Amino acid sequence: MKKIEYQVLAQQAYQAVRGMILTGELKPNEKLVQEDLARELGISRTPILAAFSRLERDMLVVSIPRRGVFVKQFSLPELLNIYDIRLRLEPLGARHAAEHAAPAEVETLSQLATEFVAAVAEGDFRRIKDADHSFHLEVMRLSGNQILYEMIATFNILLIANLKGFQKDPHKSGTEHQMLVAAIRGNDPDEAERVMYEHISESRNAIRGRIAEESHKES
Amino acid sequence: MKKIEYQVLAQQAYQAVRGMILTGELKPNEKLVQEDLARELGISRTPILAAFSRLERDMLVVSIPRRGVFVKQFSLPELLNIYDIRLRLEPLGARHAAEHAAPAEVETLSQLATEFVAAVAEGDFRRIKDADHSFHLEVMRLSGNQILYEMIATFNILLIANLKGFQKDPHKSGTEHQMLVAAIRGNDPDEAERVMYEHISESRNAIRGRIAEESHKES
DNA sequence: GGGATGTATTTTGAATACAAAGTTATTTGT
DNA sequence: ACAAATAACTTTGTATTCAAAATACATCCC
Repeated sequence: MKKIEYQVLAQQAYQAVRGMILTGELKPNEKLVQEDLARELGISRTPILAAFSRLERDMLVVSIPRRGVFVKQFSLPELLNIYDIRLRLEPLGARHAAEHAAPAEVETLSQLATEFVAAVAEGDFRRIKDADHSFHLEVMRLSGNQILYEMIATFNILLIANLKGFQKDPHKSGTEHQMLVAAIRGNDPDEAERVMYEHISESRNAIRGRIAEESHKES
Repeated sequence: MKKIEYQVLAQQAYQAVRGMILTGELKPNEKLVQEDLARELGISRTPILAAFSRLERDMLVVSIPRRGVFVKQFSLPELLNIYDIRLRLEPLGARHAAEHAAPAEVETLSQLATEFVAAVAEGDFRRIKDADHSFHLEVMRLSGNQILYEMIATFNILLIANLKGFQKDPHKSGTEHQMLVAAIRGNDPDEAERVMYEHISESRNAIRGRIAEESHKES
């Protein structure tokens, strides 16, 4: 018997709107008008409303009662806050991944690391971001902590939506990804945690640098 | 001029249902029937639907399309996953609170620590849980990281809804809360982080103990 | 001309209506 | 008597309708 993968309209609406935000079709602070979106997607306003709730959960939009829903714009300090959290959580995930990843799972991860390096070699920004996203997410999946996985997934989406360009040298990232794969393959939790910490720490410092620049400009 | 605190029905429904889950009026795995809730609250199904979305975001319910929405039941391993995350995040919040909490804010926190001790002295379970919740949340608020605050708020709610009784000696918790206040007051980030880590670590170990018991019983 | 006031339009939030899927109960055949 | 099939009913998901609030616009007054 064939299982029909059936999508609720609200789900489709959620993905459609999220896509529009990620591609920049919907700009930060832009108001999301229910009827416009409903007409564009060819559905009624009801599923749009449900989609808004999920987007708010993902922190991609902000809802102000009786005023509307707006694409959320993160400030650099807010992004730094997110990095502070990632810097604590992703090393945890890397540790647990190293503790109990099966060989087959490590191979999948290794392929994602290879894809990242390939994307860097090609220089395709979009592809690099996607590969990075997939790699980090796969590590969290291997950690076995589902809640952790979902939290990092959300943060990654936010960073993609809010950060143009890269935070650090992608070649260096590629090397670090492969070091992490090695640590997980070798069941070395301490090393996995350390590599992930350093890896994210540098991106975080890049954001700090940007904040320093900004405050310098203002003075 | 007085600001009118106006509540959207969806918001009210959300709080009402959340309360029912926290008090145990709605039991784990129980199905939430839209119309029953709507009738009980004297509103239509539409705001109930929006409330469901928010409850799902808070992980208090699980939605299965075309089947219904059910009160989520966490297993002990899942609760341990949550503790693993708290163990990484709350020390971070304590550190940042110690870095830049204003004296007036520290006083508010100190009062919450006192209230916790008073609740322990009285022995009122509900009051102890509330005081603990308020204290931990206030530390996160003082950290200045809004996202961190919201994440911990959600986790606390989950733990309240899923853990009956305490994880550790509340008298010990009271002492640790006051040690933390001292560290924050003295602007000692390292000490604040260490105290919070130890504090949560013990609760986490209590959960691990419970998991060990369970697996022992089965054998 | 600039600001305040009132009116029209738009947009949201909630209630109701309806069709499709799921659940339960009943019937039918062996 | 039991299992399969079917009918009756719930319940969900979506659309539509309606009322209240917010925004935009025009008019009036100074």
